[in-house]
Amino acid sequence: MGKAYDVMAATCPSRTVLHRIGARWTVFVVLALGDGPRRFTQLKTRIEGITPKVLTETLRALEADGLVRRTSLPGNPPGVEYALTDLGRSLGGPMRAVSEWAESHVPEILAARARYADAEA
Amino acid sequence: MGKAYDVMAATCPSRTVLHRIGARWTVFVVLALGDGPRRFTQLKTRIEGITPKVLTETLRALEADGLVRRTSLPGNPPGVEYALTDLGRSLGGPMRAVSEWAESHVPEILAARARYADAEA
DNA sequence: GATACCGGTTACTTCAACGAAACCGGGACG
DNA sequence: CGTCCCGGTTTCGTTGAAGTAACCGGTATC
Repeated sequence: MGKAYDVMAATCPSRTVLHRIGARWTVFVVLALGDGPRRFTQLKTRIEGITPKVLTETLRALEADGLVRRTSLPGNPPGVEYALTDLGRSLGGPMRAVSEWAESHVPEILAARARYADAEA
Repeated sequence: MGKAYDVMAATCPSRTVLHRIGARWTVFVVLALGDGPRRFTQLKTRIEGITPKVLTETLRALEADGLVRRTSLPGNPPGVEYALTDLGRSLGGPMRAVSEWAESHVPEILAARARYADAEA
């Protein structure tokens, strides 16, 4: 039997999953939570350039998809902790692979872009 | 020494790379070219739901980044062939990993979404 | 009492991406 | 000659994701 889901199929639910994964800030949040639970402010600091609004939205979306668990800490001072679920942790591998690919191929890509810009001028 | 590029840094060029990788249709094109060169129409057929305009844009962007090579076939009938470059092929692994993750965790995620929708109602 | 930190929320705006539809030249086919 | 396929381009409109900025209650600190 073939696989149950196929991203090439127009109406396959895996497309919605891929869409969530590909959202602008998802990768950063998943990576930032890779070493363990973090507070909202820690995430905001670590992920440079993210605004609180977008961070909230991203965390909510990941929580809705079961990738992140949000826990209120009733201690003093009260706080909120975000952690990856097992499901979220299982996405960490592929995400790390993609971000490491990005980090390690920057020079080639910048060079290609420069070449392309030249060629069309 | 630390790594040269860090996706967590606001101004790091790796962010632009990640942005390109995360673009809606990039993953589909890279995967569709994974088995070898393809014609424009073949890609359009294989990637269900993509419009010619968006396919053109995506291919141009990937070409600019040096991930895809565009070759005019002067034969008869004339045609155009798209193929991954070595760089593009090296991205295939991570991309396949992500898409396979998506395909294989659809049920869990749909269940989580349903649970979340219930919980907030 | 004033100030600051935490973990957000709200309202408004902007902008790039995406999509729909029509159209195009060149060649092949009948 | 009329029609079809290939590989796009062009125009227009939409939308939703993202950004800006201000604000909020509660707690603790000075």
